[in-house]
Amino acid sequence: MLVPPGATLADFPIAAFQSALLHWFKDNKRALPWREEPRAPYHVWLAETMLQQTQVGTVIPYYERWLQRFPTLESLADAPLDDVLKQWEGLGYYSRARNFHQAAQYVVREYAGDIPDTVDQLLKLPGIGRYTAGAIASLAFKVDAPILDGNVSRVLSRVTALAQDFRSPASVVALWDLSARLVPSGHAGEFNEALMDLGATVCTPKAPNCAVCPLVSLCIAYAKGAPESYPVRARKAKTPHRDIATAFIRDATGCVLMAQRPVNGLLGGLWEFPGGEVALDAMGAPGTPSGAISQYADMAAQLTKIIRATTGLQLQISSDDFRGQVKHAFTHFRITRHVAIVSLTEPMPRVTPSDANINVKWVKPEEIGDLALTRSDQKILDLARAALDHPDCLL
DNA sequence: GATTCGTGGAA
DNA sequence: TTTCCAAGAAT
Repeated sequence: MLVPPGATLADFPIAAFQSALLHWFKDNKRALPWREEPRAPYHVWLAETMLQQTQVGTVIPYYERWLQRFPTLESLADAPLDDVLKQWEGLGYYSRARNFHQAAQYVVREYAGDIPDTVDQLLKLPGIGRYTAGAIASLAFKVDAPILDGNVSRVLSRVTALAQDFRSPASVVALWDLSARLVPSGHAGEFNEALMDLGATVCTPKAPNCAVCPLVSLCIAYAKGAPESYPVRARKAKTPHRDIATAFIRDATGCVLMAQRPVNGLLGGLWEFPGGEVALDAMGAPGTPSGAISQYADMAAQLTKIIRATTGLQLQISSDDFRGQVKHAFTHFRITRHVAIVSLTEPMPRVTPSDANINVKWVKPEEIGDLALTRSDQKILDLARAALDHPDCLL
């Protein structure tokens, strides 16, 4: 068992663990695009960045497309941020793209394009934390560095039957310590990948396949008869909900008004249809019988103000303009976007954003696809297209 | 140290 | 429908 606070891991069977896992890995290694030999440090860095909090199956097409567009670190450093975000569109956690872009420019400038090969130097780069530094150092440069990710945390929590919440500070310290002790000298990269592959394919979150696990004989969670009850995790509060009013505004020529989000916050640097959060009172959300009419009237008034403030446009949005809803879930909250569709009779009236940080512009329909859009804005685009094809259809 | 930061798949 | 969570980092 891991850490009663203050205890040591001196009696943990490290050699047996290493031997069993590496032997298993020889026959069960996943073939993945970023595992082609020899490992290019840029490819390893890219893959590790995309894989943060993101599943392998999701990453693969993005990884391939990225290397078509940015085949070298220099080509990435030279690219405008808008192009970088467009390649990242849909992957989420967009600060990863912004940080990777900045870090590439830093490496080109300060290291002449040679990606540093030590954990300490890697940790100085934006977007690279303890896990990613260890992964790049061990996988690309054969440094004896440990890693700790979701897979490794789960495997080690089970093998040791870690009794406390595995994300607590004490657990994280203990798991990093164990991961470091386990690294076999000279084989860190291979061992780290083996640990992650085991977690991804055998020691899975639900229904682990202990029958084929090479570590089953030394797994304390298995011995206790309840491997799926580890890792222990604290309960999460349920996510709050917000209502967003959004205006899909088309001018006389068919151009659509779009706004760019400030670069540093949520969905930073991406483009969206303008709007903002609205407060719905207790009369019931639109779409429910009791509050439909009054809620949409009130929301129309709020959206009118928001559009006026953010674009300077003097248009009056009415409750009849709301033509549908788009629901979307983030990690820590959910939103419903209430979509008003407005057609103007004049061509591209001048827009004057109140805040200098906000970019607003008219976009030709065929050029919307050139901008990096958020997922929910893509849903809104689909909704608007359907509504405009069938003007009488209330979605 | 607790929050903030996306999205899609699976159960 | 809801919940979990996946090769985490920054603040």
